[in-house]
Amino acid sequence: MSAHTLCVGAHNRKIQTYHYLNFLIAPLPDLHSILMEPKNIRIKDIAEMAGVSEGTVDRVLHNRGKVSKSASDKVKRILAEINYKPNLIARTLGSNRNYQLAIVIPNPERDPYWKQSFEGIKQAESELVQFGITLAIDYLFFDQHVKESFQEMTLKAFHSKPDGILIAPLFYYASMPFFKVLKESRIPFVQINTFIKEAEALSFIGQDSFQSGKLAAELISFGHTNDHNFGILHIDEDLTHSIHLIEKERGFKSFFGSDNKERDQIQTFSIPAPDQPGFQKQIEAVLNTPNLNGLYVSTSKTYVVARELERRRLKIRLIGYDLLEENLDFLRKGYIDFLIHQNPRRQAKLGVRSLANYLLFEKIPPTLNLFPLEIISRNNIDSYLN
Amino acid sequence: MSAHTLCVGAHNRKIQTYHYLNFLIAPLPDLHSILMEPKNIRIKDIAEMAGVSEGTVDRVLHNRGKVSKSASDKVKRILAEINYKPNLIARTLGSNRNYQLAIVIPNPERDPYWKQSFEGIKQAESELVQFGITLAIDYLFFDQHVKESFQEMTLKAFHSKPDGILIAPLFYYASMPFFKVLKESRIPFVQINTFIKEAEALSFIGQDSFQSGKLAAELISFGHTNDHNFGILHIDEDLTHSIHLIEKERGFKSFFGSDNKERDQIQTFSIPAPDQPGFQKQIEAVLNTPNLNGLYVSTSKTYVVARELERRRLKIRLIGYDLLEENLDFLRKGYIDFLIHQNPRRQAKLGVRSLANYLLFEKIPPTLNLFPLEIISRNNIDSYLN
DNA sequence: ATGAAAGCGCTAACAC
DNA sequence: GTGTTAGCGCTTTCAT
Repeated sequence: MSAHTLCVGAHNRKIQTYHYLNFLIAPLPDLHSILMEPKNIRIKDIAEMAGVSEGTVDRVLHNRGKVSKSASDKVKRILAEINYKPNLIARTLGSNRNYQLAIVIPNPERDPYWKQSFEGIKQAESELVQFGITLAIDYLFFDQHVKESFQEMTLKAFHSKPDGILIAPLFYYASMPFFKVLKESRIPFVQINTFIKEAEALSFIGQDSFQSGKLAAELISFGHTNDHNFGILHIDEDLTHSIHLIEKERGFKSFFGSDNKERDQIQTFSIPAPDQPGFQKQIEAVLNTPNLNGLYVSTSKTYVVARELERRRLKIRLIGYDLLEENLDFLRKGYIDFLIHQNPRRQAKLGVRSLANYLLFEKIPPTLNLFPLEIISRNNIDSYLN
Repeated sequence: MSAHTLCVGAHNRKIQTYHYLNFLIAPLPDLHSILMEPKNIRIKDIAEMAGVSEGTVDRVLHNRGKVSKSASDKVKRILAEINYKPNLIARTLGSNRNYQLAIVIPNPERDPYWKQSFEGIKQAESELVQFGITLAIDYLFFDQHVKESFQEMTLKAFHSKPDGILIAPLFYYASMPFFKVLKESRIPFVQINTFIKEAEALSFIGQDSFQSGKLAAELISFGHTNDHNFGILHIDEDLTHSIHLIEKERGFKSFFGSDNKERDQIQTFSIPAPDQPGFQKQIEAVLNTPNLNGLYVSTSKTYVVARELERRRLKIRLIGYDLLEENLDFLRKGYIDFLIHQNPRRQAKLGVRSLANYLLFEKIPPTLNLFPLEIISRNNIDSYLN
């Protein structure tokens, strides 16, 4: 006589409710009589099994040395057998160590994109504090257009002798010697945003720029049955050291590469920031490209183009990056068709978490943590802003 | 004499490297002399400040009663002043309580979508175990097509007397009495997947179905300059109790609602599962709809349509849900244009985490946790599969 | 090289 | 009502 049979045929609310009440007063069948708790093994247990003290087990676990071969062997064998899982909570409580982190990113005050990264770091920090983990975080902000300021900050970061570093290595060549030094002094670091393979970072967190460009190409040409005449536009960027922008461009072009070459025309433009002399003339020239069907802006400065389109009441496909306030406006108005979300906030948050987990729990993060390429349109934007 | 000035003008790698070495042997400027550690306040400190014992403070913190008004007042005032943040890690270590959870979801063995949910739960569980938190989880799987089996499982869940419940309330009417009982017995529960407002759950985790339908409409018609002749297709679903499918449908239609009524034609179809009699005839009829430009499948069974399209070498816009293996194939081949990702894995994972945080840390989750409506296409799919 | 013991901050049982 | 105290599992220091 199971609940099932009882319920069959009871198809209206009244009767169902009655059933519930029925069960409330009925004796409760104990469905959990056999709980089979595996009772987690503690260091103490291992010590007992090996006939040594807790201290010795701990020394073996952490390779702190000062253990005789025989003792070490005994412990290690047991460890292998039982698949010991340390209680991480007890671990952090026990070791009252404080860790120093250094964060090297562009100044969040000067760029909304990096503002979001900064917020992500703050978020991760307060999360950790909640759990009783206190990291002393040192912020080194550089000017993303001045290589020397980047270099200065890497130096400062290094000299603060941190236990770990989170860095956005926007300057390729200026980064390499820093990474080399970090490697030598065995300071773990996580890189976000810009992927530098040779860095041999503990972890890279960001997106696949090539694929990102390819995705932009798919979106810009989706449903386009006529000619493919598109432009890729870099705004206020020095391409010589920005590998990830070059990658985006490559990806974008690769999408059109294979077939229908005769009908595809992809052009690259590079223009200064809107407050720079020459901007107006150059954006004018770009927008006046004959038969231009769409533009792909390689950074979050997409709104710059949207603004010009609006001013001219011009409608072409426009694809760009990131959920900045300025971009959202134009996305809603229809001047931007799609944004690809790079999620700087989550990148940074995860970066800090990775470092914390590594330092506190010896948990090794994935070498490559590629974020999803999130497509944002007018109708899912709100679901992203939660 | 800052690092900055030293570096200016040093524009090639050699010299940069030299700089680093230079600094390595130079005396290290201590940038962290004033660390200003706020030294987190402990219960012990509060006890001292209030001139009471730790026990009393604890009783006040947790409303355990047995505290004189005067003592309680003193403690409360101090608490308010200093903005006490308990050390959550110490908390879990200290209270060695074990919590019982009950999970009520469709059988993961019979549906790949729910398989992913199940995996999310497992993931959350193992994460928690890692941290020394052991939840005893009770799985109650029901048949998503049989209301009675759902009812049976809710009863079982209730009788296991859990500390919290995670439930996918697929059956609207059958859910209500259960929620009522849960409310009466003050058992907190989190609902995933299907939103039932009246449930008054601790938290709902899922997507905005209406908006999801609207997004599908945007995607299905994007770049379509000609007629809008689209169909919405429910496969193997009993709409009478599936509010969220009805919502999707409403959202989809609402997108076309306002303007250009004369050129838009939106039809609704409902067909049985592919292994049911009548399927072939009915899908045939759907695909033979004159001038059909696209189909929107309301569930993860999108591949069913894609398969039929492939068989007929037919290409129309196809939008559907979720990253099932079957769907991915057709997305890559181009028979599916976009998938909207509902992320069942993350929904479930977060559900368990919410319950755990609530029970262990008294952390109240958001009443409404609406997930982003993730758009998946051929070119970002890999970034989602990581 | 090894073991004993004192914490880490909080909980909960137990005297008074 | 209130204070004291013994844990929770691990780290770390200090004798030995």
